Amino acid sequence: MRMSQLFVPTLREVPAEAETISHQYLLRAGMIRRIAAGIYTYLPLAQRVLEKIEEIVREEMNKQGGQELKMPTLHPAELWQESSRWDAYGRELFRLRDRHERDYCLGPTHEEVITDLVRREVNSYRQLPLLLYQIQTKFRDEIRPRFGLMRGREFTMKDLYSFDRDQDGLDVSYQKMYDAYSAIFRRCALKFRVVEADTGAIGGTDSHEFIVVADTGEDEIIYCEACDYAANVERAVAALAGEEDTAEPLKDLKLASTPGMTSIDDVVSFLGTEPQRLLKTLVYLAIDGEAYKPVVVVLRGDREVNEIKLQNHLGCMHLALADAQTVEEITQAPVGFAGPVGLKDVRIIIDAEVPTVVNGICGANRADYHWINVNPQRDFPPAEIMDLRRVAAGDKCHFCGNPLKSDRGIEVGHIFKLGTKYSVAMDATFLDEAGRKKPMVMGCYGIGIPRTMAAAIEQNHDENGIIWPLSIAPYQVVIIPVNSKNAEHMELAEDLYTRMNRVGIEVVLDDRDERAGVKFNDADLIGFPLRLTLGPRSLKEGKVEIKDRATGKVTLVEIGEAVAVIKDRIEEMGKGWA
RNA sequence: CGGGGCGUGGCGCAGUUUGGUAGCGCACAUGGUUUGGGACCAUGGGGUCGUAGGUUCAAAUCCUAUCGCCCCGACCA
Repeated sequence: MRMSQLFVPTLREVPAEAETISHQYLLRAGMIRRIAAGIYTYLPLAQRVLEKIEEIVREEMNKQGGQELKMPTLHPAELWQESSRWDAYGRELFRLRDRHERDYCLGPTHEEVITDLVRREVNSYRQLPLLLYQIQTKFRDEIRPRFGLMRGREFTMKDLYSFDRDQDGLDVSYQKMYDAYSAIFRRCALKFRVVEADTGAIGGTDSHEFIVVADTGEDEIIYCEACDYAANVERAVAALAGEEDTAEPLKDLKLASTPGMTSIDDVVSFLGTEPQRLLKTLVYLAIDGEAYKPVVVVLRGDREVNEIKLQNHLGCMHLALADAQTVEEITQAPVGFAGPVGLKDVRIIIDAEVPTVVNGICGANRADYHWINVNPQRDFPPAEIMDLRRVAAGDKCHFCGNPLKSDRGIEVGHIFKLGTKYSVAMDATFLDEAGRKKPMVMGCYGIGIPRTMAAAIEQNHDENGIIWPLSIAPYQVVIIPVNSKNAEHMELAEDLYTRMNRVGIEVVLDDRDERAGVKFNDADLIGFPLRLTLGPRSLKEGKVEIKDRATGKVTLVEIGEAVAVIKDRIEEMGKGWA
């Protein structure tokens, strides 16, 4: 491809709309343009990168026995009503109506459609397992589209759905996808971690997320370097602390005056104690549509509530901290003085760590007073106990006791064991050897393609631009003749360009009549892995320069050997990933 | 939806406080000089100041409404 013909409108300045690196560089390198919030046009360079990622995905899916198909984007409402997700999916679902007033939605995911297909066409255990996938545009009316391609409302996703006869079969399919995903992200040269994850709205039992490590990521992951434990913070568990304190004798419950001390910090400094002695007491509202119920939650003063865990436990659709008025109704005291001692007629859930607190402190449900020497078993009834806390770096690993670490990252892939949720709801069954009718056991496995591209940029860039890993670079090489007015140099460049094309190297010839600086800067911004420079300096000696974008290393080679050297370099760079 | 910010040539911004008839840099076009890390000179084209209504002799500027975009929180690949 000739740079003079390539449609890459690069930008010198950073567009005001972009905050994150990937967003800025995608815009500046002329790869994407926004048409509305979370909706983008992919220009030729981006299209090439996406195709490369898709091809890697396709190869790995096929290798595991996946078969590609294509499904409709427009889904009839009935299908979604059948799985009861027409209501459950909420406002994220793009809904529309046809001229006959029939309801449809734009598919945000395709469990319903694929399950409908498979239930019609598959009847026997002999036809299982079945692994079907699609690489298609999906639509989600995100609450807040963000960070360019990271969270769009229209985006390409690879989704594979597995159908098995039983749980063991599902385990096999799941492992295949786990392996395939690891291979895919390795081939894309991304640094990633696989973590246990919450299943969210999709439902199901086990699930793992593939997280590309990046400071700008929306997800926080917790992991242990001593053992293999790794989980999204939404789900992460840690060992209980506080057991070493238990030697202390129980003291008598006492009321203490704490005027105006409404926060943990206030109480800690006022009473000269430590936050882990406090019993933080919060009132939540479990919301289901119009209905809502208050729930009191207790945990140690130095801990935070993991609302996802709480919500999963309660089984409600939404969760919110109660307003001041509700808090007063329940505790008979202003906000800041709540405690579990003496609370009645309300559901109380305590974190698993709370029972380890000895002679603790909590609000007295009375303005300006706290209880001291509170002992959970003695002073308030044994409520529901569950793991409620949000794990943080430094907490001890539940499995091996080592301190946990945390990282931020971007969720590029997510695999789920769905079980029979959809097959039961939609009656997708088969007959086993004994002629018994059974629901299929399903799994689903997604990869966000544009997000993977964006994540690759977050992880591979410098102050000059993108540094594409070879495997997903839009082109492998750019040839830059320093002086486009020099006919001899241009001829040489043309010759190298032709020969590279002939041996299958993906190459761009920067034949524009621009100054060298402009070409170099565009080359760095776009991020071609290799740059071949033709200029008087080296040509005097019959040589050309080959510069590696990632390392900045420059090597001089004889003109006649340039193509062979580039070819070798590409092969070398490709090794280790394939 | 709650909180914060922003809409002025293609891009980045100034002008808004204190109304007076739109400006700078980059980009673009033409000519010339340049040519190894975003050149220089000259000339030129391009803006209903997000939209609608109002106040006023006069509105980018003041008032009202509305739309869009970005950032922080609840959702997810």
